[in-house]
Amino acid sequence: MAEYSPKEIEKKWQAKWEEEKIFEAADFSKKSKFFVLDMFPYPSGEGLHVGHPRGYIGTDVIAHYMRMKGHNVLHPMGWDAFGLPAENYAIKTGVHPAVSTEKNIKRFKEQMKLIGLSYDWSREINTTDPDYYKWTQWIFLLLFERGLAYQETLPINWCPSCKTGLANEEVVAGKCERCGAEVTKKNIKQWVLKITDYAEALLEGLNELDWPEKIKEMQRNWIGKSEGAEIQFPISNSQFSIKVFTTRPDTIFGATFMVLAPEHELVEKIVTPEQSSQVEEYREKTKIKMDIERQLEDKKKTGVFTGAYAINPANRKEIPIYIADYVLPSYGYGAIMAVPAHDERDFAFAKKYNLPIEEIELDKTAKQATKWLEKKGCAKPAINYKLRDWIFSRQRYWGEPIPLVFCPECKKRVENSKIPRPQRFASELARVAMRAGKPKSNPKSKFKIQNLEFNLGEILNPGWVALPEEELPLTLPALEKYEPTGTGEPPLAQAKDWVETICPKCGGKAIRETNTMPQWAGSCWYFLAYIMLGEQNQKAKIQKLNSKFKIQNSRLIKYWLPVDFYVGGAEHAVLHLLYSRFWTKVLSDAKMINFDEPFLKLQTIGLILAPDGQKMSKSRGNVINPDEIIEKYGADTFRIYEMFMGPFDQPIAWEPKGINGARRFLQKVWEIFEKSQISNLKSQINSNVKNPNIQKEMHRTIKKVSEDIEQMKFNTAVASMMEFVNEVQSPRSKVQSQRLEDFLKILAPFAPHISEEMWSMLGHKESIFKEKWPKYDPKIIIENEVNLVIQINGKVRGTIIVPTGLSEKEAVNLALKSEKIQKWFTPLDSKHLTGREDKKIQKTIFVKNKLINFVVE
RNA sequence: GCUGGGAUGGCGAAAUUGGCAAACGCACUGGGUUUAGGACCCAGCGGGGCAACCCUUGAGAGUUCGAAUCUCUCUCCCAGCACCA
Repeated sequence: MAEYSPKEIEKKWQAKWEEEKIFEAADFSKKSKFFVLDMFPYPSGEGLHVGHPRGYIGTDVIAHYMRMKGHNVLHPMGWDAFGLPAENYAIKTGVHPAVSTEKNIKRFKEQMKLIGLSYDWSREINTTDPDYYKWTQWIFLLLFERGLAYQETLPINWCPSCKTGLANEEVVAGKCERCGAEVTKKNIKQWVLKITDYAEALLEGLNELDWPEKIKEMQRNWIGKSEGAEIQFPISNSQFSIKVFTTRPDTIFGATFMVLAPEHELVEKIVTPEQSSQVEEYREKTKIKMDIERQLEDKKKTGVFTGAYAINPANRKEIPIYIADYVLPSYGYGAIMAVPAHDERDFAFAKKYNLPIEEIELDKTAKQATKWLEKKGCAKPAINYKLRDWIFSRQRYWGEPIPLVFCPECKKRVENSKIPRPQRFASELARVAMRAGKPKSNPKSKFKIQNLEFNLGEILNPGWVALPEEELPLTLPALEKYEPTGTGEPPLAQAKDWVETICPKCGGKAIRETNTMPQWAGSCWYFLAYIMLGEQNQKAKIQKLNSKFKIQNSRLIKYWLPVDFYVGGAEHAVLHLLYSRFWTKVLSDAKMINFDEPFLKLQTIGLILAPDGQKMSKSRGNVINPDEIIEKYGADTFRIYEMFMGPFDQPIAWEPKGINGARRFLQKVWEIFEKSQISNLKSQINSNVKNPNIQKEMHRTIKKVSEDIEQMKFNTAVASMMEFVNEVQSPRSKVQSQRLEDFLKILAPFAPHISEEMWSMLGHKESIFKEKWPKYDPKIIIENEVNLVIQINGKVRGTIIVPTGLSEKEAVNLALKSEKIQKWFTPLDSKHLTGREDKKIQKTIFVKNKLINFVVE
């Protein structure tokens, strides 16, 4: 008997699959398509640990299953390779990020291949490849020309350690998502994408998606829609009035004072001379305070009176106007009507500053109150979103260059022209104001000034000129030093030759934008890139990407997209998943694609923790490397164990000894198979080895495994295969190899190598993955006998084996005859006497094929 | 504080969705095999009890012939958000 030695057979089959390209997807096919996608990784220098492949193995099982079910499956992999670690490494060592990235990718790919994942490597993508980021830049320009990108000086989240700005989504509990440093504020000119225009579309789109409720809810919270009213409060003895947003206009009679954010633009206009020094001091203090501090101060309320009063439009009462940092400039209008009787924070503030608390409310719902106020001419219904626009600039080197130049001459042209700039870009406060959340579906795209054509982005951002498509990709220049300056000036500013250029529009002197795009840019559209890479050789691939992408609603896009099944970590709930939905909607509005949601079904993965229950990390020294596990146990064992450990979407600690069970299982499979080879020979002499039990068990297992795979319940799928093997292995079973063929097919997605090996040992020439997924016969599964449970007053008192489909009458007869049951009605000995004599059956409950319950008194 | 998800043997977990709680696996115990260790095989493995039986799904109540599953109250844990007007 041959030993089971995974190392040899795994190497052999991996080579064969690659050589025969059996996992490459065909563009177009009569088969129905199925696009199953993993969130592509950032190829870090640390390589994969045993946690990463959990998702990849899960999608691999799905991919194999769907192929065998007769679908044309697209299952690609690529690299999200822009990002800080490569750049930080470059700063330390001088090695160009492209060089270290390439090395890391090679390592990742090797590790993935060791696991035997069935990716279509002919479609591999890499976001840092200029032929890839050409299109990231191209899409950025599409957003720009549609008026969805604008530049503004903003107090942005600034990570002093990474020396770069961060998006709101990248700030976690006041700390940098990447390095954990405290985030501060810095005023920097930034490119910002108007994701807020899509707030409503992003919110509504969630309803149709088959995503975990948790992720949808996180996105809903992030978008943060609230409905209410905007109300004008005139300021006494002044031309100004304060606009507030409230969800409770019905509480307006209880509004006894007003609070403005210290940053509010009206503050300097209304403050009285007596109060101005105090107010100024408070505003200065607030400026230095960061958001985090505001939060950490245990929500203690501070504020200063402005000296001014507003008039409550509901009752014409004069109420004082305060500034306080508990009112945020970035939400609503940065101003509130304070209703201390109703709102905790207002209450705390009122207590502290001795302001009146009045419990008077309108006897109306919020909606009715809005109407009532609307009639008085001081309010209108309003919707507000928490969602902020997406700060898109990074002051770093290793990212996509932003394909814009700044031309002073063109700036004059735009500013001197009479084309009006839309008001909404006038100020920050206006920027965050309420809006319907709906973009113009077809923004006017061309404006002529002095015979030069300007697009909407160029009008909105005077002086900024888009690179023409022919000049893409705008590649990153070589640098000697990657260190950020720390002043906010990006490293690219040092590349003088690169920065100084000519304006593609007017030919005048111009300078390039030196900020780069954030890490999320490349992943916003990568699912499209896999489709564009449909051809078989590398050069043709890139050409195809270059030539076909613009084709509106190309056949390829229509065939493959959207993604049918997407698997990845929940940590991307409001970053990648929101951003790529946004870009997809823009591409859809621009008629580049014919769908507006990229991922129809989403499944999240539970983290695999180190045996100590901690997150695996190099610094903790608790990393378990898949290479070592595979070296010791084989890839199939590794795959089985990863799927068997526990529910797919729940976190779980790696249990070093647990993997033994998976190995034993495959060992048994191996041995049973070899035995069956022998018994198969015997069967030619004695054909009387058919075993109906095994057949039934087989069909039942096929059913269970099929259903479980479809529900991502891999742990119970493996468990049921283990049960089958235990059954087959037990001495009372004799097995024909015929029956085992189906078993190999259902095992194959989980343990592809051993399955292929045994399949070929059975004499098959073709790969097992060319086989059809076995069907189970429901008739075979039906039992002709069932174990009928007999209960008395709901307690199990015995079971009887009865023919399937037994009627109630017969069942009752049989049950009452059973000795075990009878003793509960008739006293047998003194010990049983107590309370048991003269039992009368009050009621009988009968569930066909399941149980019979006698209710006795 | 708000939102979402949880709590079942020593551990990871199952439970056809209201019908035999603990499948499958890990660990453990006893035995076999072995020079020894490992590997492997057999048996056992929620608690109590010699047994008949009794008890057991975070706590308590309820609905029901019957509850891990449904309802209510509470406790604790995990995740996300958080001065969002």
